[in-house]
Amino acid sequence: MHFNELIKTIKERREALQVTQERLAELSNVGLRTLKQFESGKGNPTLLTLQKISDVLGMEICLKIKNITTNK
Amino acid sequence: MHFNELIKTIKERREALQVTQERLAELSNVGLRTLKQFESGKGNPTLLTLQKISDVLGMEICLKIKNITTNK
DNA sequence: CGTTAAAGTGCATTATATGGCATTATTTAG
DNA sequence: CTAAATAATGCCATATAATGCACTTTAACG
Repeated sequence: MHFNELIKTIKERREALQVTQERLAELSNVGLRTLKQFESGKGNPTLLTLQKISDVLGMEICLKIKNITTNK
Repeated sequence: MHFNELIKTIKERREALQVTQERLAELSNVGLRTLKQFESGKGNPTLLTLQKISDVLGMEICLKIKNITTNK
């Protein structure tokens, strides 16, 4: 997943759960400013920050082998 | 995946590919010091840094829904 | 043992993420 | 359109990630 996809995933998930940025910031203990920056694609969050956010949204970060034989 | 698992995954992958930290640092354009710090569990890398490293190792970062019904 | 390669660490500097606050823009209701 | 809620931004101080360099540690090998 590229940067933008990650952002999109987080944002969509947040909206699906009907949580505002403000609320998510509180729940995850991430500054509102930081969260906003991230969601608007202007940040380069720390792994810890991303994890805190993902966590609250019921998601987790993982690493997977890229599919080399990218058939399209 | 927790922090330590991520680190472990990266490290194992690197070793499986028989690449030294030094070489990986060059290939990924991440400072050697940064890579070392990360692998020895002392850092809190930036998403970009993690991505650069993962990329060279043929891996990608992804977000997935946590399994709530964690049957054990 | 000494040698060598790879990994880990201390220190200092620079770049940048974090986060608060105020302000502006955008979206959503009424 | 107006008002209220939510999101985006600029400014700015502080914390810390990124990085280089030198040095130490560890592991493998003769």
